[in-house]
Amino acid sequence: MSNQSMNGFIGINSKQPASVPLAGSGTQSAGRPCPQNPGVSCSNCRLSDLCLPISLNKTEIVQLDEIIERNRPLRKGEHIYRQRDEFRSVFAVRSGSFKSYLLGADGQSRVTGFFMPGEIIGMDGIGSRIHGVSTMALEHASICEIPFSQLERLSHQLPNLQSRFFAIMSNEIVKDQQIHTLLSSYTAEQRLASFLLSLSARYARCQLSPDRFILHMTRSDIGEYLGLTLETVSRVFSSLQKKELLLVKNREIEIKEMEKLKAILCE
Amino acid sequence: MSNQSMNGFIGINSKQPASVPLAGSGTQSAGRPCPQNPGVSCSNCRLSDLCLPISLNKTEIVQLDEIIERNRPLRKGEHIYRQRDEFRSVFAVRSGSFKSYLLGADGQSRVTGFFMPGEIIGMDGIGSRIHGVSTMALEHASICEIPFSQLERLSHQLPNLQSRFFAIMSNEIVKDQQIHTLLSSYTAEQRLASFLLSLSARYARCQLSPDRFILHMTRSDIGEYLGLTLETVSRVFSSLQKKELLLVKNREIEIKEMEKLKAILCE
DNA sequence: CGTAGTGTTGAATTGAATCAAGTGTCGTGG
DNA sequence: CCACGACACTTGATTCAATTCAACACTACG
Repeated sequence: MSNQSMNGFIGINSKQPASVPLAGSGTQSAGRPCPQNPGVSCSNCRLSDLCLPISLNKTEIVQLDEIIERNRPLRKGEHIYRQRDEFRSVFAVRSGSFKSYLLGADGQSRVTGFFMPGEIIGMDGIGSRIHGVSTMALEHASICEIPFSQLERLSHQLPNLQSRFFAIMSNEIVKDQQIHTLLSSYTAEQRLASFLLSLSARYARCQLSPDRFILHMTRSDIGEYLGLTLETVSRVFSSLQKKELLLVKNREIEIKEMEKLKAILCE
Repeated sequence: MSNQSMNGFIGINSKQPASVPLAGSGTQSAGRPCPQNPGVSCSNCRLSDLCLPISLNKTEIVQLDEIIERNRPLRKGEHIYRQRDEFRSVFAVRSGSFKSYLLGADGQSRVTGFFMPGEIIGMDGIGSRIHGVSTMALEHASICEIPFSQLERLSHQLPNLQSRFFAIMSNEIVKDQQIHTLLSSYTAEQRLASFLLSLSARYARCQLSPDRFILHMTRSDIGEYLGLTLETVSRVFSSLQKKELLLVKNREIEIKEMEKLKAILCE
């Protein structure tokens, strides 16, 4: 029930080691360059069919390419931007993963989202021109920076890009509404199940295994995101493991019973 | 901490009885037509400075006007659209109020949002082309329908409109993230306080009293929105009344101690 | 090797849900 | 106009899921 628009389980699992640099990014036939590599362009990025460029034609993608800045990679713990920074750009995740979070009145942190390759970060700042949250790399990661004023200008020239960006923002709204219903009516176990299924589907989207993956966030991050304490997160993992739906070894997760996990959401 | 971008408490407090639209509002010589009236156009709509037209110039507003369909008013309980309907348009609230909700796997309904005059409904359908929720009038109400394909076409011609719509969608994302943090870390009392303060600010935006208003939704609607049961909602209202922060008479609310109500959010 | 950060598990506590009984309010039709 | 029924709301008693508090284990890293 949780991800109507994100469950495109791709069968292909191209098992490409996540770091094969292909310097002279010319030949398509030789395989696409690793997204870690700053020399990549949208035209030959492995993620181009999940990311902004969907539904753009080749010449449009070239134009998009020109406004995109491929920043240096970030180390674990580094920030893309911080709460209250001026908003200038949105960012596409090229590799690695991120969390967005904010500090409440009491100084407690609250996680508002996790981001994986092909996903767009920072759209909450567009209206207010201020970032409402901080966004931090959960592991070694790289991003494409898209200066928003230029994106607006280009969207104005390319109706397809305008459409695409409207759709991306709309999907973000849908995702947030799903979290809303999750938080307002699901039990701890249902929240965790839904969270894992969402990660699973997103890993599948990036051609990674949907049933074996690493959690790059802490139990506490997950708890703050799902409105639970870290102890509860840990307990539910243990319980799902005891029920043999899951195999949990530290941050490694293996989903053993995908269907049963989905069934939890309907209880 | 819940509404950083929505707490624009406008000083003006036109002490009108709760929820009565100001018929011939203010200084505009003869007064602007009542928004109930389908003959209204954006150029002379009382809400034009809250709604889509913000930051558009006069000729742009005229163009916007041409694509907007002013539908017949809706009676309490009538739907604008239902879950799974094809998405064609977004809607601006002209008068009255609405709730959006969806039915979960178990048949239980979950409220995802309330909408007041000047607010935009239906943006969750843009990406998927399907409405993910149903939207129903909570009282006699009227809306402007904005066919989305035409809005996209016009946005392409008017950079200001494109910008404006990006900003509106971004604000929706911010609002949803605020709900996320509210649901994941606030107590029942904090949720209700935040909810009332949000309504209050939004009434102020429409020139209605920020401290005396009618709740057009049921206790159950509020509970479904805030992730509480209707009994808890009722109890918290009673308790806030006993503490003399609030006066509650059925659906009428009077906020007696705005500052103390805000203070609850920082506890 | 030691230390800080991260994770697990148990026991006690608690805020909100559930169950239950009753009152109040509104709209309808007699 | 009043009586009726349906729905909305309030309040109390009890239960329960998740939190809190606490102790300890694991891992990773200088």
